[in-house]
Amino acid sequence: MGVSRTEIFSEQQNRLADLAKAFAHPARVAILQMLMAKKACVCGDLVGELGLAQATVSQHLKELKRIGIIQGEINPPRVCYCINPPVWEEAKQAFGALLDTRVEVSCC
Amino acid sequence: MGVSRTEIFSEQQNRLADLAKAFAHPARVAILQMLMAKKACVCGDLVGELGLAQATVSQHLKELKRIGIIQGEINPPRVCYCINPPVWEEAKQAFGALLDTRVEVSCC
DNA sequence: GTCAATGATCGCAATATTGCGATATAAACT
DNA sequence: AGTTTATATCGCAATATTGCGATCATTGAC
Repeated sequence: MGVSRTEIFSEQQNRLADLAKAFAHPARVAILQMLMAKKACVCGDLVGELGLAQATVSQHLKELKRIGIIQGEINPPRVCYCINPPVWEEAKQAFGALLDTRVEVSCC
Repeated sequence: MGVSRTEIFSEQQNRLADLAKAFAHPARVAILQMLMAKKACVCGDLVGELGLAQATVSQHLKELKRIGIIQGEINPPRVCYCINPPVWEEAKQAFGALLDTRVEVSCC
């Protein structure tokens, strides 16, 4: 009945799916790209760059924090967000392991 | 009001988000892993391996086909699904380009 | 033609996501 | 204490996703 059946999948599969969610919305891709490029790291600046309301950006940041791929450093009255290197590395490994597998042409 | 604002993001960002959606559900991760491992490629076999109903699996396959990362070859009365190498490569490039960017430790 | 097998699609219910205005919170400053 | 600034959270509405039973469509076998 519409409930996500996470229990029937492996920890690894669920984690990879969660990491993928960090990239599965263009706003979050844009946020991560900005953080990587150090174009902006303060919430307010991100709001300015993206065309979205502050509440919306804050929610995307919250989701990225939940996944663990970014961390927020409180620097009153601002919060400076940045990539969390260990989780970024985890994502690189996880996607790399799957994507670098050789794809064979023939099927069946 | 809840509509995804794809128009304010770049083509590239929207495409990467779409590619990420292929991996953003554990069932789709499992399907892609099975296709890669050639453990199963026929819809019915996938249904057997996953613990999900046939209709549900068919829908995930449809979504993966929409993204383009898999293709279905009709082999009556079965359909054999397999990875679509060009799009797989596209995903590898897209994720690689973003994830391989050097993460600097300091922030602000 | 009918039948069985396989997969796609429909229709529905439950839940999740996206977005935003309004409000709450927290800290620095007066 | 009151004000300002920056961010988080609440509450709501709209839409998307997930899941499944039932049904439809296609093909091969009879």
